[in-house]
Amino acid sequence: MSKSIYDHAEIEKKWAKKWQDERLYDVDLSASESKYYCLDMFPYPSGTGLHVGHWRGYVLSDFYARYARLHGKNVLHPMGYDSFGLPAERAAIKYKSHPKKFTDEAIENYTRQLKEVAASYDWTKELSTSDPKYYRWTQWLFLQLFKHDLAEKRVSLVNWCPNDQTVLANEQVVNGCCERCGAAVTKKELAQWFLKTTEFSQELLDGLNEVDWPDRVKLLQRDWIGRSEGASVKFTTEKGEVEVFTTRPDTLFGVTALVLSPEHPLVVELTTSDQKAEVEKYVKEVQSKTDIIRQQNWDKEKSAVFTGSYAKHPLTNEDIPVWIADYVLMSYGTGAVMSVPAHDERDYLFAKAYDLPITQVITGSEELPFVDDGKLINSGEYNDLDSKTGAEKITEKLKSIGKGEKKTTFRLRDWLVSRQRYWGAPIPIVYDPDGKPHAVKEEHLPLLLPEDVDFLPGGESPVARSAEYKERAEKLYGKGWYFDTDTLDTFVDSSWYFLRYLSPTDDTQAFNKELVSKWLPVDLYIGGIEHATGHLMYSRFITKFLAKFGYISKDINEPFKQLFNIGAITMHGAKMSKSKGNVVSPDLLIEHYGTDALRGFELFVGPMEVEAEWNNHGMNGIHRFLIKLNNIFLDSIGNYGKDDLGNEFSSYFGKVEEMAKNFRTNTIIAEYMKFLTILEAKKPSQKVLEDFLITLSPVYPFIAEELWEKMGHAESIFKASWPEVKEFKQIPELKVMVDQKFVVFLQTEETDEQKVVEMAKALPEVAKKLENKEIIKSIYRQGQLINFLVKG
RNA sequence: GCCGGGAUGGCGAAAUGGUAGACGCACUGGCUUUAGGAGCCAGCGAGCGAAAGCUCAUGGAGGUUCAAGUCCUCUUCCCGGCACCA
Repeated sequence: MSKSIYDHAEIEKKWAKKWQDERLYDVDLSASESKYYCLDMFPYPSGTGLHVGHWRGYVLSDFYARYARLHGKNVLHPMGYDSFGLPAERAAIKYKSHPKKFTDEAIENYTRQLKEVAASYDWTKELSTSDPKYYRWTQWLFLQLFKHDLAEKRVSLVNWCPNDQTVLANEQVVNGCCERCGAAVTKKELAQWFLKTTEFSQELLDGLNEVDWPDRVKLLQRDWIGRSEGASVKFTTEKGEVEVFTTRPDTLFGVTALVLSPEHPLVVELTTSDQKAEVEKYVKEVQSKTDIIRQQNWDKEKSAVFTGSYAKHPLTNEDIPVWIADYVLMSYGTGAVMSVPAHDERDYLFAKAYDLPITQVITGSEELPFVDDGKLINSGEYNDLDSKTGAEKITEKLKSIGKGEKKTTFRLRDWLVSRQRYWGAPIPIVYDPDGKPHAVKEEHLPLLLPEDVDFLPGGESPVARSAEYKERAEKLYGKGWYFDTDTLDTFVDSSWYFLRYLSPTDDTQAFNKELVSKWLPVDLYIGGIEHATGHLMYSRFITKFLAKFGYISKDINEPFKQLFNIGAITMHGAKMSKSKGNVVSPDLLIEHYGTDALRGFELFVGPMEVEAEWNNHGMNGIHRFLIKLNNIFLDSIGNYGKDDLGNEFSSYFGKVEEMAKNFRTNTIIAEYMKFLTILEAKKPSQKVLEDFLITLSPVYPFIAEELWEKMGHAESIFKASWPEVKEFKQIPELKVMVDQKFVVFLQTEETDEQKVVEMAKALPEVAKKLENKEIIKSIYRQGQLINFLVKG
């Protein structure tokens, strides 16, 4: 045996350099025949660097990039940095440095570590969102939204983190707390920029039907969009009409109160002088409550106050008392509801607490509130109709008298993008001396971040403290003009980066429409589940906006065709993070076992969509495999056998293809091992060894390339073609069972039941089992099994 | 509360309704005069047995089927999402 040591360090050093010198993975975007756009969710370049958890997704996407290349695809596999954001600003405060300096260092370090993954990235496409050459176009994008009236400044109650001193989007509030720092979120009234995502609610919902995404993500987005169908109903008061939205117009005759949100615009007018003091006190109280307190005891009791006014029921003309209560949200529907205590749990609790009448209008179960769909009662001419028909008829009636109509409401909110932070793209808006917002002129883009600032948080953007910024605005636009001092939510930066990868250095346009037509949608997008409702929703919104107004082809309905959510790697049961101190660095593992082994183990540690607990020892199994692989190939080279292993290879190959389709890389790794064990016992031909090597090269690029070269190839294995394997005709193997227990295999091409049964009975193992027994029944499944049921 | 998903050896896990535990880790024994988180060979779900083999076993209880980890009903526990959405 001419065994030679598997020296991973030497092999990997050699090929890393060669691949880089030959620019093996650079892609020609103009040649878009059978394109394949394989994208990682780009990382925030944190100062702490990469750990084995980050690797998992990068190795998986690289598997598919290489796999696609070997299948003859023209692959774009880019990488870049989502480099604006709070951590760099925090670090700058802590170390009295500048976020840019901090970010640049982190990017440099990140790039070095990413290169160790040996992913086949085309580094000529690299971008960073904090680079003025990039954020110039983020600002441009904002201005296009502004131009089409989809960006709007509004005064509204916003989520406010008292610790970070900034506004938070709904998605950044978790259980009433700041997602980032955990402080209890309060409400604050501020003038803020919103992007009108709600204009696209229906399109965002419909688009989910055409993407190949995990069901749970589609479900999350559907819930988030929250479409509900019902009717709007108008109640008349002395101070004007109050419109409500209901999903149950069939219960209209059960209304015993009208309840407004404390923030409803008509509250002040509807409040009678008798009730004024009480109402004002209540409104004040509600405003001071944090979301957590509001949520904590919603099922225990409902607080509410009577306004003193009444409204006319649109059908019965009865007087309905108007109340205000904080269980009615201003931000959903119309900010007012018709209270039907007999058929809604919250209305029921409210009516109980304040002793309001409860009128049952639908037959149903015995306990209040009745939520079943029964027949209408106490509803005048609509009695005896079933719930659904009743709803339709009542809605029609309302429409005919101008008191309502069919209506669909969405839960989705507009996207709040103003942040009172420094390290983000400045909002490219300039105000005239009257405070009216204007777009910053294109020739003034990028609107650069001012340098003369400190980063201490203080409830306003640090940018507001820049003297230079004030001077700049006046210099460019005239006396009294001033820039918006907030920066954009970093989700704006990441909502379009997949377009920029196609022309990252083009300083004449944000993206190249022609290339976008060729390369979008992204064929495979890989990243964590945490972006299910944030980034993925925003990117879809921006894509739909750009398509609608012709910035990109109208045929592009969705940015990401296929999505795969990679499960996190855990250590001691928790996701890896430096603050928890459970981070495993790849460095030592690479030193001991090599990059190939680490790549293999990342894909082997468990099903890719599920979280996996890290275990350094597991690397041993992969390492042994690579040593054995190396030995078997080195023994065979120059000494090839004649066995093509047609049967075995075809079976192996079929499984690998099937598993690759379904992201089952853990079982692919197992198939490699099993096939190697088969090879070990044979004298394999050069052909089967080469085919095998190609099939494992997406996981183990270094050793595959090295052995490929040793087999005499002058050109890289990544320029080879994926094997074409014809279905090997196998003689069917029937399982023969006696009394439900497996006995032996029967190989035969015979399909006639009687003949097969006779053959099976004649097998010595079977005959032994059947001795002295009576066959009651035999079950035959062609190509599968024979089962003899016996007695005695 | 509502909506999803899950529960298989000591561990990570495999199983188009058809031999449960593939593949790997750990462990045990042996080999290699072996710096090693290195390598090689063998064993390894539980119980009974010298062995052949038999019995039990996929959270729990029922059911459908010749046959159930897989399908159905109920149930327990765990994880994720939403959380007064009218």
